[in-house]
Amino acid sequence: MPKIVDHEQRRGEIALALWQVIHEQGIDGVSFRAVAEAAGVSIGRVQHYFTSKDELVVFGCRAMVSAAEQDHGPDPSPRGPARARDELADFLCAPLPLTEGLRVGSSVWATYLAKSVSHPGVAAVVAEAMQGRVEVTATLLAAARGTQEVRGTREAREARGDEQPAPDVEVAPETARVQSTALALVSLSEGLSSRILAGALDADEAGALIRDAVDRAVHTD
Amino acid sequence: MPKIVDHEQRRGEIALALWQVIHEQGIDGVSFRAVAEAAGVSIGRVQHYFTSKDELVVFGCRAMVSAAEQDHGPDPSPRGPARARDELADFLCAPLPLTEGLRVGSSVWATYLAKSVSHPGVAAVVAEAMQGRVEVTATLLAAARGTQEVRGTREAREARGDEQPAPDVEVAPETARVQSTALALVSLSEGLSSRILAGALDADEAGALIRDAVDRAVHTD
DNA sequence: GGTTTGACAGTATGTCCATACTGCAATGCT
DNA sequence: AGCATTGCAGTATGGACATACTGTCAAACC
Repeated sequence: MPKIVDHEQRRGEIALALWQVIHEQGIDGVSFRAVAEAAGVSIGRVQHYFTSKDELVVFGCRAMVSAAEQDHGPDPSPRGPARARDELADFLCAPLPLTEGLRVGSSVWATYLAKSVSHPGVAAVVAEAMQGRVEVTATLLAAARGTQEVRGTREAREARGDEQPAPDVEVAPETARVQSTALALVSLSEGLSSRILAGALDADEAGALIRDAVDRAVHTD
Repeated sequence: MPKIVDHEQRRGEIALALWQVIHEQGIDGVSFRAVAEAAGVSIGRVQHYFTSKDELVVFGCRAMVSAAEQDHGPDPSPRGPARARDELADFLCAPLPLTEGLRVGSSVWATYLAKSVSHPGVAAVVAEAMQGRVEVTATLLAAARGTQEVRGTREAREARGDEQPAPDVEVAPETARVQSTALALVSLSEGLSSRILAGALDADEAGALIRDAVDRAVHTD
């Protein structure tokens, strides 16, 4: 048997270089050559782990979602409403390009978002990640309001094998409102992100706005 | 003298084709060949009007901002607060990818936003357009609240040659709040846009959310 | 009506790229 | 020890691309 290397680790290293290239040169600057150079490895190695450019790009997208979930994923431990409110604010502020590292992540994410329009594979990953973000936000928001845990979406229930409500039965109005408010909060956070990215907004100001919106969302019934 | 053609019109036609290509194939699918094909003209013609690919892309960005301002620019006619509120809602809903045409615009804009990270020229155009959007929103919001017209940002005052307030003197708290609220509204609108684009949100739902947020923003003092 | 001049089309060229393929070294199993 | 297998560097190839350049035509002005 040959040399044993951690396949996933290698792929992860290359993905890191891919993000660097996307950040610095845009998606149209991505090539095996550029990625290999950024990673400090040979083109052959990149090729060894990704048989095509497309595979590399899609892997990078998935890896980005995983990394984000790892960094600030849903915290399952139930805590008091005040604590939940802080967590909610942190969760919404997390993707803001505050530091240079987060700026890279944010810009790469923006690139994937744009790419998703013309690339169904990327679109699927992006859409799922977005829906996940709303759900986490809704859960945190419900906790911050001190109400019962909000019911998940149909997909989440399916994943848990729960039984489905009849198609015509709407979710409770309160649950629907929590979902809407959560959606508005994440959208606000993402909209602010892009403004910071473009240099049209200061990061601190965005943080203040988010905390403001969170407070209002928690206290509005 | 030779055949006289409307230079700007030709460039506009080519920009239209550029947007189509960006929408369908992404920024990395843009080439003289692809754009010429989409426009139904020869490569030579595209080349005649744009000496480099970069020039074409930047022109396309500027043209997109102009087109958007043309379509739903600031309406200078002062009207009643109720009317202003409707206009505000319309203005914020305008960039949502509701129809296929708007979807193209929205996806191209997302592409330019991503590109702006690695392309200073594009970044300048994008940032300016974003600030303009906040100002229009703030003006409409102030009108909807029935208060006096809000003061513009420093940049706008500079452009008009107004004198600057001393650096330490803050703008009136009320004005600052209007600006903040306006910023939150446009950010929400843009965040929702990207969600629709990624297929993670229904367009109607976004519209309802925006109108909701506008109502709350107008009635909150 | 001739000549100038701009609007193109078409072609040439050098670069870059994705992908395929070759070769070799390291490694663990037997 | 030897062999099979994998990791990976390097090279070859064929195509696409940006850009430069040349040629052609038609219009406008004198």
